[in-house]
Amino acid sequence: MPCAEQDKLGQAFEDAFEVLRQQSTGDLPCSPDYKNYLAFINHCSHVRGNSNCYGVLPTEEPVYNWRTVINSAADLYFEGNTHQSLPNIPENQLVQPAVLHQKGGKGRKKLRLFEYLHESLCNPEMASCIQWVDKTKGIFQFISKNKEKLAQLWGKRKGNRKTMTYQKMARALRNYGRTGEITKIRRKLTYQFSEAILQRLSPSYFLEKEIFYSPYVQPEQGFLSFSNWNANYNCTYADYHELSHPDC
DNA sequence: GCACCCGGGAATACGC
DNA sequence: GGCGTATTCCCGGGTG
Repeated sequence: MPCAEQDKLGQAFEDAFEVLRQQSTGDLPCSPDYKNYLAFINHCSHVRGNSNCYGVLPTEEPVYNWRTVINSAADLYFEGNTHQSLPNIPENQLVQPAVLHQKGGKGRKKLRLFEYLHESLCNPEMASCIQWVDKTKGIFQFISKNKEKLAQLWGKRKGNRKTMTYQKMARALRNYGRTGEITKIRRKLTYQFSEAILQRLSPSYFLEKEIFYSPYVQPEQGFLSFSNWNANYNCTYADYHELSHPDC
């Protein structure tokens, strides 16, 4: 990675460090995935340090939002000519950071179903609902017993009027078949991400094929998505807990 | 026959 | 208003 780009990303991580420091001192509320970020930043220590070249984090949201921090890092990294340093990947397959995806830079990119599924696959709390069959090929499978729970969480996350069911979620998945983003495998409850989607959801894409591991992710489960791994863990954990322990 | 899963058409909702 | 995407409803088929 060229020095200037490292510096930009490094500054974003320094800012993330500052948030971590404030969370640890109680100046900011602490999120449950705190350790995830800590592990990530520790792992990426090679990009820290040089603060001569300063980028300014977007401040449309308070910085204590982790999504903002990480998205900001991605935004900074993708500013300028950084595409030139990326592998020969077609333009339409390039990762588009959420903020850069917005018209006029307002709001946040709407979460899509395949992103949610990938996020769930990277969340060990959801292992009872959905699991990798062959992670390298992007093949995953819903767990029959708890697939409805996953669907409910998805519906809740989207704020649907009615309760989401597996049947309706599967209908949405079949629509992905037309675009090739997700295809159905001739196996019960089993689907496969396309290569392009896997690349888009892979953090190694950001860090030149460097993979980071989370303490919450089992080794065989693989890495978390750089853009999604922080996506509303609070919400997912809370909703999962609520569905799993309705009496609590 | 039944439960479960799969596939798809069509209408509708929603955000950009 | 158009478009992309997701939701909702519905029906029929396959399989164990």
